[in-house]
Amino acid sequence: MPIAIRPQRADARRNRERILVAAKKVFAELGSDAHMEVVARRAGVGVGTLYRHFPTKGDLLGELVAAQFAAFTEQARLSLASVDDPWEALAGTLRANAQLASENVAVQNAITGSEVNWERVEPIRTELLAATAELIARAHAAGVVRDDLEVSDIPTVMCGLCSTMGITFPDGIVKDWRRHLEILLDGMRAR
Amino acid sequence: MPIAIRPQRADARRNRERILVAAKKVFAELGSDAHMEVVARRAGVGVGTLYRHFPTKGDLLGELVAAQFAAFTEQARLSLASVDDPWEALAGTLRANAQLASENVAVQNAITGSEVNWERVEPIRTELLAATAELIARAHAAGVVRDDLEVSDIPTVMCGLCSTMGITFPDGIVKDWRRHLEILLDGMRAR
Amino acid sequence: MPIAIRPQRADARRNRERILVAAKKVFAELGSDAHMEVVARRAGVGVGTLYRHFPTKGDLLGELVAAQFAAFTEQARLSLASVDDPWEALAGTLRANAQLASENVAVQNAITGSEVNWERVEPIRTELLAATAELIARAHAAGVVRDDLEVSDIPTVMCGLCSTMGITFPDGIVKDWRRHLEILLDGMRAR
Amino acid sequence: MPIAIRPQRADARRNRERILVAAKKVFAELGSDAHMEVVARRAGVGVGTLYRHFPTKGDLLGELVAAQFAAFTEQARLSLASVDDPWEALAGTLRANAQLASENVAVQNAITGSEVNWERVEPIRTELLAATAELIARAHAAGVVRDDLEVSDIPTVMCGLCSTMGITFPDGIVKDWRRHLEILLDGMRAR
DNA sequence: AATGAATGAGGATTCATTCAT
DNA sequence: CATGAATGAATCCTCATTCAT
Repeated sequence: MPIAIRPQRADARRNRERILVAAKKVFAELGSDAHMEVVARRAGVGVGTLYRHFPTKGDLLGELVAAQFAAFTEQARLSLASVDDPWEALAGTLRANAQLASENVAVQNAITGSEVNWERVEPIRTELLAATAELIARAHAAGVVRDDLEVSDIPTVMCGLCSTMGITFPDGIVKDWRRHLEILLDGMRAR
Repeated sequence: MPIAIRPQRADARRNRERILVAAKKVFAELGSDAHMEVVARRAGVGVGTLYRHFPTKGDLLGELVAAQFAAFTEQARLSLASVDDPWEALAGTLRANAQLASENVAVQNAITGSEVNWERVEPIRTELLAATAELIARAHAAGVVRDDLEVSDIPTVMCGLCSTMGITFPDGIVKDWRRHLEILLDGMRAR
Repeated sequence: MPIAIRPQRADARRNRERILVAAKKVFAELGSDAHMEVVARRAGVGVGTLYRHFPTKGDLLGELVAAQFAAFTEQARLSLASVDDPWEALAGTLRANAQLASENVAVQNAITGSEVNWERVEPIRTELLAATAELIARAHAAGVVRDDLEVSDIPTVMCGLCSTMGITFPDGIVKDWRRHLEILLDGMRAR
Repeated sequence: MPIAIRPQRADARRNRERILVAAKKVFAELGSDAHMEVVARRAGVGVGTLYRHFPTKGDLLGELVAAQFAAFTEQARLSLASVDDPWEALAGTLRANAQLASENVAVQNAITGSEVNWERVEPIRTELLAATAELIARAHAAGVVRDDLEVSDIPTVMCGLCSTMGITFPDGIVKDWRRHLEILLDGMRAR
């Protein structure tokens, strides 16, 4: 009787949401090596519940990364659909996504770490790559980007960009990722 | 005859060297969360010996980072001394240092981690910054780099570059840091 | 129905009790430098459980000491409430508490060691001192103790007494703490 | 050729002396769990040298305890030889020895610990007991001590006294061992 | 389904003691 | 003989994950 199951499902789904929100915050504050127990407490649930939804820390991290990638994808599609200028579509996407990433640095850093369970991320990553490929294809067609630019360069440079967002060097200077991105964009543009 | 002053130290110094070499390899293979015991075993010494030379894992990591920074600095100075063209001096330094970094990815990754004891690194980092500042100053004077380029941009973009060197995305594609660097260089250059 | 509030806690509380009992025994047998792992094994729990209940070895030791002090306090209050003769109230308390201590020598020894976390002990120690102060005050009022006797002398001499309980000199002679105590009592009494 | 051996012996004996002096200080400052390396450094020798003289930490501790016991014995014999009044001979010895002990608390505390190698101490301890027995015998003969006082009570009460010398209770009050001793003496005296 | 207590395999570090120089 | 570098068993504690309630 699927109908009877639903009411419980609602509760469970709410918990899942709360966990995800809490995890985002906790990992943002403490890095991806924050304890699962802290995440659970912040979400207002027991560890057991957390583990029911995400059997592994890697799974939780993967979910967070997947959500991030989904947002990136959405942004890319939005640009594809609404921005005519091929360069602006590409640059605009990267600027917007960098902004998204900067609001969620820990997740980005987790990507570098080896804890993430990529299985869950894979499908959405494929979609993101597809959308990116389209952006790049249009840009190449219009001749607005350097000839040797490849689709795979985008995740690479964005990954590099994001990885510096969370760093505070000993001198306490917070690095300005916006200029870093502008340098990258200028470097990708056709001369 | 200063050599006569430290006769027994020869052995100790050799061990120190062996530990450093082993640590470089081990961290390269297993990441900066490799066990100290593994490092010791690889160096052919007991943990106690390792701890005699580096009282803390952070100290060992710091030493490795410091060595890397020293190599960077040396390269920068070499360029300053031997390369007249301001752009080539800068670009050449970054290319050479990226190459160095790529040969020792783990150390770069450790930098992002919070385990490194920066105390030991600080002085050499200051020197590196000074040499970099000189390179940037010359480039600005010659008008070969973008107007808004700052000294602190160099560690930032290089850090971003290096952070992608160790990543293997699920698709197994190894990212080409050389193109990544060329993009950055083009982005830094004056239009 | 407050009992209904903590249904699962029963198990945890039982474990806590078992740990405390085991710790008492283990420290009695091996001294306060016995391993935490041994305590855990003896209690029939994992180390993790032990650490959940007592985050630090010092905390566990502190708990044991606090329990002992609580028993001392109870005894002192009992004497205050039920024994009219000021000297008998004091002497009786010390005899009873020495007996308690002799049954739990290891805890006494731990007091001398520097491992104990006193935070937890402090409040109960204050209560014990208060009760002792009352015993001393009554004794002074009745003129049954030496004029220069101070409240702080009691913990001092009792501490000295207890510290000899655990000693077995090489000749294997177990010292008779009862005579030791009688000597102390005679020494405290007014001539 | 024993003569040739001597000069080296002198050096060795000097080292031995320096180690003993250093150990006394170090253990007094840091307790009997101070590191052997610290003792060696303080003595101005290498650990190897230290271990040549005292194959074990317990041996070093034992030597220190033996020296202390020797001093106690000397004092007791001095009193036996020069003080006619049986009570004063006993009490004076205990006062003088308590003073000696208070100047070297750590050694006293070590006695309680299980680290001391008693082998070396045994002979001198026997002598101390003999001298003490003589003091007690005279006192009993003169009827100046309680009837039930035994020789073995002396080490016991002195041990208890000494064990409180090093304690600083959380309230920071340093206990006055002199009153503690007077209480003990009054308690031992015949009424 | 939720809870949080229990688990235990590590992991960094210490320190008495040995041994090559 | 002196030295101090090397050793490694021992120790406290952590934290992802499981499981009884």
